Amino acid sequence: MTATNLLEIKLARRESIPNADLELLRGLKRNERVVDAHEDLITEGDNPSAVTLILEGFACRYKLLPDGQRSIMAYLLPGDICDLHVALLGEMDHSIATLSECRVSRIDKTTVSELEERPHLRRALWLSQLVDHAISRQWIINLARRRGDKMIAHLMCEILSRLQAVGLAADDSFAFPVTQGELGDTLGVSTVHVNRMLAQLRNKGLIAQQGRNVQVLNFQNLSHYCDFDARYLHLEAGQ
Amino acid sequence: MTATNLLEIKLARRESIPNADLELLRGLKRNERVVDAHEDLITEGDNPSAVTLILEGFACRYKLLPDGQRSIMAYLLPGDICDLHVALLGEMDHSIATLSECRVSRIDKTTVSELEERPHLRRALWLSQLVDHAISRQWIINLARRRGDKMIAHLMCEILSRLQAVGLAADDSFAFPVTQGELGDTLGVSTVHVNRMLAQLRNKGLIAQQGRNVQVLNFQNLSHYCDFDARYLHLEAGQ
DNA sequence: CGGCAACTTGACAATGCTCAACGCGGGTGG
DNA sequence: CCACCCGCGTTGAGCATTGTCAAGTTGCCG
Repeated sequence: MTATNLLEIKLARRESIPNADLELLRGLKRNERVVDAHEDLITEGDNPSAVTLILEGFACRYKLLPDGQRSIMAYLLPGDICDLHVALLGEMDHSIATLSECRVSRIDKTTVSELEERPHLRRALWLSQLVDHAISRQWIINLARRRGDKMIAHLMCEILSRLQAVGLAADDSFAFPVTQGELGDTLGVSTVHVNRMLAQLRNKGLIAQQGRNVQVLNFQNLSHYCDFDARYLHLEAGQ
Repeated sequence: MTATNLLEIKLARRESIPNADLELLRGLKRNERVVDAHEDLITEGDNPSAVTLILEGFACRYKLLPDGQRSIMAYLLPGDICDLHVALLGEMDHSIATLSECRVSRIDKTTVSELEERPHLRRALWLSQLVDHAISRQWIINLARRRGDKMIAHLMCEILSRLQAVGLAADDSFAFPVTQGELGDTLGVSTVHVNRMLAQLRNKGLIAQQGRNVQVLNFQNLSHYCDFDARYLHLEAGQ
């Protein structure tokens, strides 16, 4: 699977996009680079002049609090775009960093503008922004209303579904390069507690882990366990 | 202050909008109505054909979980627009309900399209969507990383700031028609705990309450107490 | 082989939940 | 006009979940 195909898959999932537009996507003059794990792609306060597309690896939006805590507010997976329209807002109110080594592509503003002149692409890009917001809302629910291993189970279901949508988790198992500490910063719990929650999910036979690989043993069971309902990801073709 | 002025204030806050566009806003054929407290404006699963503008009162985005819990994911305050582009996503993945009696205005799709043909308005509407997303991210941080009365304090700071931005909280005090139970559904804690957290804030001299009115006694102190930094609301004129 | 980061486990403390009771005030029906 | 009711707010006591601290263990990599 080539790099731009990821974006293609994502954008073309819900409605057909004219071939001419797809050609434009494929022909994106890509400014690819590989970034080490735990490097900032954009730092809070920056006024970014370009958009970053994740091609490989995991990244996250995060913010450091004055007391030294870190809060991770979103995961960026392959095919995801950072801050398509952040230029409208002026400076970044949070940072984006890699969690694993990542291959990313820089798309400058003028290219973005070209993409947005195409009505279908504009709709598709909008849509992916709306889905990102829907994901944030689900994280709010997850943090507010699920506890213990159900919270972590829901996150796993989401990541699996999102990776499957770009063809990166064919058999319900996937590379998950996130440490327990980082999971704690995501779910607002301590590393120790993440460790115990994961152990519970393993003991219940819902997931298995081999190194940095997660396998969902029975997606049906896991979804039911944590009330995961993939509709918020809007992966199906729309109305 | 007239109704559409609210929207005007919001949209024109960060960049100037041509008079012709403002006229268009003022001339919106408004379909106003008053809705009782605790009524759905849009229900999960609906495929809305119009956009709702809140003119007066508090509303919220919420979702009911299978176990009967309710999770409130966002507050909609006067001047806020519900789901400008939800049509792109097909059916609603959550509901919107009034918290208090509300005056709302229905803007149908064709009118929205007209507004969006104006570049400045389109930018301004986008921007308000981006700010909504920034607010969701802050709620994630609040839920994940702040505990006890700091969590509730941060929410109060946000609401005060947002109300001030539309001229509804001139003296650091504001009508707050949200019950302790609803606050619990927002912050993911029990009613009893909300009660105790509010009592702590009162005892610390940070807020005062008279009936359904909240007064922030010293905004500086309160912000500092809960690490509130209003920049994420992007109320200042941009870059 | 040594070092470091991540993971694991146990014991105890803190935070928040549940259950239960009571106060208060506005609205309604007798 | 009064009595009642019901929703909301308040408070106390005991319990459950999660945090903190501390001590290993594992596994990779130089």
